[in-house]
Amino acid sequence: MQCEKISEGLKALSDPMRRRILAQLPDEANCTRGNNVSQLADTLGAPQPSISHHLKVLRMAGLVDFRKMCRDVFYWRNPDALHRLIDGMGDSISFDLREKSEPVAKS
Amino acid sequence: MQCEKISEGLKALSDPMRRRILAQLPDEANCTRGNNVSQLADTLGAPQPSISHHLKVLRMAGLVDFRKMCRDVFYWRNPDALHRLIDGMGDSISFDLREKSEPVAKS
DNA sequence: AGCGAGTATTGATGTATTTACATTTGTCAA
DNA sequence: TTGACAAATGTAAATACATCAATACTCGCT
Repeated sequence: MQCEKISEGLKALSDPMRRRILAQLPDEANCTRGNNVSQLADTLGAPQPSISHHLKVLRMAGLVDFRKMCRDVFYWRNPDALHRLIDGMGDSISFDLREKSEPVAKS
Repeated sequence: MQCEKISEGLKALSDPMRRRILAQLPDEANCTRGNNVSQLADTLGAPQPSISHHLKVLRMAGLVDFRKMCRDVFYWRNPDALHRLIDGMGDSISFDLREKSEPVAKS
């Protein structure tokens, strides 16, 4: 994974509102009523253009996918992209971020 | 882990130069000649004040530790903090970032 | 065509961040 | 004490970002 894409992804994730958005999104397409952008804005208590903007950032970073249905647009997370981002970041700093940290063993 | 600390850590990691710095640092204190800040700046081809600044950002984010010895200052990574950051981020978006993504199974 | 709901984009504003350079502080050696 | 080295800090210019308000776009309906 190229350096610039990693930076883009991490920067996208560094914003609290964008993480709140991701927390609300499903891991797969779920184009049911109440999952569209306006509902998301309402749930998060933020203006719709703001949410739309953040979604664009997440989209450009490849962390979410979306589908337009009739008038609504539905977003969901891209789990593979999230995993690849973590792997790419680990690689870029030569560090295994997936490795579970052992609780300190008292000998 | 609190939201703000996660944002700070991710923002710190989102800079390519800071990741290059982290890639050069050991996981434990290694206060031997050639590991000080000036050497780091030389290795990375960047001015010393710039590296010093980036180290400060990493330090404030808790991602590196350091020790001053004589004239030199030696830095190393904080593996626990890196792991906690990933866990905290996963929690904040309700997603298990540690889970290995399965290769697509052809049935 | 005209309207309204749902999204996206634009422009303006204020705030952060990056980078480079100059300066300062602290430490050692002669 | 003087000089040289190591690191951090301060500053200024350029760039990037979040936020908000207003506007434009798209689609389905009548």
